[in-house]
Amino acid sequence: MSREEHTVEPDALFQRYLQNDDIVYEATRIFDALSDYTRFQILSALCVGSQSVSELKDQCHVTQSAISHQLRLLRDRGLVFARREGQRVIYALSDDHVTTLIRVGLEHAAEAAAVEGE
Amino acid sequence: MSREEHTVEPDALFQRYLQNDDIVYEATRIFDALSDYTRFQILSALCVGSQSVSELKDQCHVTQSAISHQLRLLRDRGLVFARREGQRVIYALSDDHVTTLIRVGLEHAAEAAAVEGE
DNA sequence: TGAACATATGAACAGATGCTCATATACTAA
DNA sequence: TTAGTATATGAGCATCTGTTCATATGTTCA
Repeated sequence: MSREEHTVEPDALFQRYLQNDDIVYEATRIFDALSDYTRFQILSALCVGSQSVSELKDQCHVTQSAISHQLRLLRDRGLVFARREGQRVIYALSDDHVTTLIRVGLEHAAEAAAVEGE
Repeated sequence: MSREEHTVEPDALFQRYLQNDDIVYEATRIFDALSDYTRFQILSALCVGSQSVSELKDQCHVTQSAISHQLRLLRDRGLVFARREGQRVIYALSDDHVTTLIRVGLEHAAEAAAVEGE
């Protein structure tokens, strides 16, 4: 058991975040990023590893333009970043909270689906 | 924002969920529920405990009508449920994944805000 | 250079969304 | 019953969003 004296109670931190409008707004932004089917697929694919635009396009079954537009949005929100490799542009996650969120979201969804099917 | 890649070990369950369109769609629905400022505030408030509509209205600083419309949406998606208590209707979370998601979302937002302010 | 490939972007449009306003419903107390 | 309080809901509207289409930019190789 930790004996650190300068840590904050997790719940106290939680409460403090909720009172900060900017933080709450920022939180809604990451959920918004995950709320679209195409973007969710992009981010999920990137959980496994970096991918080029065309690889993402193939996995998400949408046009190259649609993928690029969504990647721009995700880049603007700081959730992914890109590096060029020859003709290709490789995207990667820049925030590992995304992975946790996707995991919890899928667990929720799987349970919801299981209850539905009973 | 960090430029390191955040990848995850291939996880069988995780991968299997991602291949199920219904599960992926359902996951985007819960993120969508959390993507709106008013709904996020409602769900955050309910993390602490059940609340009546008027209590929620006071905390979220929106009209009674707006709260009711959003509660309906959250009810329809199975994220909250209601019980009547006299004149009041008390709402509560029906899924504790929501609490985890809000917590991780806030942590992400707090870090993003911290980096921003550097 | 020029052709081929890969990615980005602006404009425009259809559909979705969240709010307000007015009103309906539900419950309580007199 | 009637008035008062609490909540729900339908319609309408302004705004936002995700896509498509056309085109621009960037890179490689002959």
